[in-house]
Amino acid sequence: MTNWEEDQAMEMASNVPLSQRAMGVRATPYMDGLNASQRAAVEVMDGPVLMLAGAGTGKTKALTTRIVHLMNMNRARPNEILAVTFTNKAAREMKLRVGSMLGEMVEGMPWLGTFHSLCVKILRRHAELVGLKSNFTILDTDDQLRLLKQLLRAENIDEKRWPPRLLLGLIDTWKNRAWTPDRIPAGEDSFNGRGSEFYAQYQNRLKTLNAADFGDLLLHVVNIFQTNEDVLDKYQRWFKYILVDEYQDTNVAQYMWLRLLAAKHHNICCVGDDDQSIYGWRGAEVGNILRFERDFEGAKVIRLEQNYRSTPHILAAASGVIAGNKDRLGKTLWTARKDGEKVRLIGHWDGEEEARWIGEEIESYQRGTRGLDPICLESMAILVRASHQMRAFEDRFLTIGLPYRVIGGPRFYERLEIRDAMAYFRVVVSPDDSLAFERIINTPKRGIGDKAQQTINAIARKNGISLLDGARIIVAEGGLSTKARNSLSTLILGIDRWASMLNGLNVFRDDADILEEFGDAAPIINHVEIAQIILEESGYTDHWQNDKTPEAPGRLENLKELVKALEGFENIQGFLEHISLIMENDTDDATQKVSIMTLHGAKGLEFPNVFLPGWEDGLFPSQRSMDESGQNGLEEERRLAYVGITRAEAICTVSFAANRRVYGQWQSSMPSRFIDELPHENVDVLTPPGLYGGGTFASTESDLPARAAKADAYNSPGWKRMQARTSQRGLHQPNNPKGIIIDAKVMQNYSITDRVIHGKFGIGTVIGIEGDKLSIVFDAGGAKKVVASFVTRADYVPF
DNA sequence: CGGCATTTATTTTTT
DNA sequence: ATAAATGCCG
Repeated sequence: MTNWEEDQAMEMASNVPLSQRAMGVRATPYMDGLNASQRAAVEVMDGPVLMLAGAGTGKTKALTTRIVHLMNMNRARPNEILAVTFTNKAAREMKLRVGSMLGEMVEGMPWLGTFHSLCVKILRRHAELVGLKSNFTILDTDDQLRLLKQLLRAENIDEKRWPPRLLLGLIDTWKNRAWTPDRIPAGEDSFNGRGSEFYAQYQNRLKTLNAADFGDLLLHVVNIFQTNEDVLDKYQRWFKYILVDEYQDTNVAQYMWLRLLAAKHHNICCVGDDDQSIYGWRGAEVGNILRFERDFEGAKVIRLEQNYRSTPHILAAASGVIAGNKDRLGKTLWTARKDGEKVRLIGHWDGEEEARWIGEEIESYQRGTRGLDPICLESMAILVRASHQMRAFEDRFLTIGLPYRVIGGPRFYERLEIRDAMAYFRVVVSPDDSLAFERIINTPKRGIGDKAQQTINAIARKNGISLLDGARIIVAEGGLSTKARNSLSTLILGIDRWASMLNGLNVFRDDADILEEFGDAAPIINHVEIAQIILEESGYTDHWQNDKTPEAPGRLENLKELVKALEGFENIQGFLEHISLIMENDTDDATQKVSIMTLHGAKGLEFPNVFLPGWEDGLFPSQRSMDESGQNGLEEERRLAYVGITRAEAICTVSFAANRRVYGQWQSSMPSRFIDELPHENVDVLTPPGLYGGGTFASTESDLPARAAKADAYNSPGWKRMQARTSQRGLHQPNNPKGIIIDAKVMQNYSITDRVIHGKFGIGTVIGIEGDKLSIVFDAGGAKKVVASFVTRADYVPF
């Protein structure tokens, strides 16, 4: 036992009853609520452990209990445990849960955080080893892109043919794989074969700017560990136990980081679920979790398979879908729950009807019809594949006045006005931050256009100084037009003034009344007030006040919030430091709302009642995913389906639409192949609205002719083809398949009353045929004669 | 330089 | 459809 261990043991001992101390037993009340596997995952403390935790099996509980157990058994002090998550939210949650389990005994764990925040912490201490100063700036995507644009422009690259975005994506991918510019494998270089060359240039620029991007945070630390044995050794010794959440989402760089740190003690516990790996497109390697047993010798694999979240039907449906994937570690989720509703499946004519129907369903669940207890809006969620699908729901919910909340979307700190404001703060705090200066130099417009900016840039580059200093020289030498020079001068003076305020140089309120009242004793301004002053004096607040666009008031509101957020920090520097890593946006208000989010955004969440719309081939699984990544892409989409279904606790409704407007064009599609993979014994196929003249259907006049024309669904060609298709392929025959009547194949001939889609006019009904021309009455209004090749058959026949 | 017209792309998202 | 980005003209 080392000294501190003895200390710890003594400390602990005083809190433990004598009888237990005598028996050498420590109280472990926190284990009481755990099942056998969870308990095993907590108790196996030595050596590598892989906790394979299926959806809803209580992995966070096991993980947090493990941390508590390690401390309670004196295996490590709080600051000797390295616990890594992917999101700040997850980190916060874990901190909270560990904290509440321990009571106030132990103060927070300093090494519980995201990969990135932990790396920043380490990197600040050893920055010089990779040529940075410890106060390096962390660049966001916007800065990165601006940097690359500059770089490409200097090389006279045609940005049309070689978009900077593409290069950024490439560099990002390479960093995820821990490839430094000199180690890009031959044949992997792209971007006209010059990608690695620009990558190297980009890294050089970052070094001069004393900046690091997100990928660098990890890569630099890995680099430091690999080349400085003493540093690595120190951390290896320090972190007695390592815990990793969402291990299936780790990329190569993160994997290397973990391996290096765990190499001494091998006490690494990774928690994850290969079936929930949905971030392959941003560098996550499912292989990491699949290889775990080989990577970490003597690893114990513990499966958490009892699901506490969903009903048997939902679980079976999810398992049925995911079974289609190869290369799984394999788990059999089970639940002690009984009964429950089957997964509900329904098809719709188009996306709008789908949104309308879901809106009505939500309202009726909320009222508590169908003999069910009312379900609150907060308990319901709509999970979509791509964010553009959200609009249909927002539109619909807005018109019927159903409160909703969009989760995800542009985050607070990514908004234009926030980034602008932050750029001001950055310039004031670190005048050398040329990227920030570039952002604000003409925001708001102050007459310093492209030409003036180029001049400043040239001067700065020539003298090897920052943009701000370059601007100073220009002003001093009387360059530029009078107008531009004057406003540039004003800006520089402003920046200097704000900086001196921040530095506490005895600057008082710029307010005549207060000066008069207090004289020399006027109070020194705090950083929140300075921030306010910066935004006002720079004209940035006015800029939005004068803006008449509808979003201007919201932006002003956001700026207010930003300033308010500053109150929680000691100074602006500290604020900036946190903000670059933490992108939280918890504007939770008390009103009950339905949640709308992407499937990705829903990972880790659960809802009693879940809607999964848009299950159409091409949308979900996404065509692009399949085109770009083939079978792997499809499997990842399938995992996404699995994640979606397993979010549901009690009710899960899958739906699809036969027709949808995609990029302004009508498109008709087949139901998702994942629908065929749902075990039919766990699925209830619902009757589409209007089939039996259903009363709740809010029809408009323009719908009526179409509905009349489609009264006989059972004899329609679409229905017959559907029958043929499903029985041919021997797939699950829905027990009440009235809703699924779809086929993408275009019939050779049209007949009167056929429903068709025209790219420009939308959906209509054929009322006459003359040679190759069709007379069509369009739902949107108007009758037209069009050549048959310009329309597509709308194969879905709902009525 | 700034405002308006035209062009162009358009998954998923954290840090 | 739509937003963002570029291009053109006053």
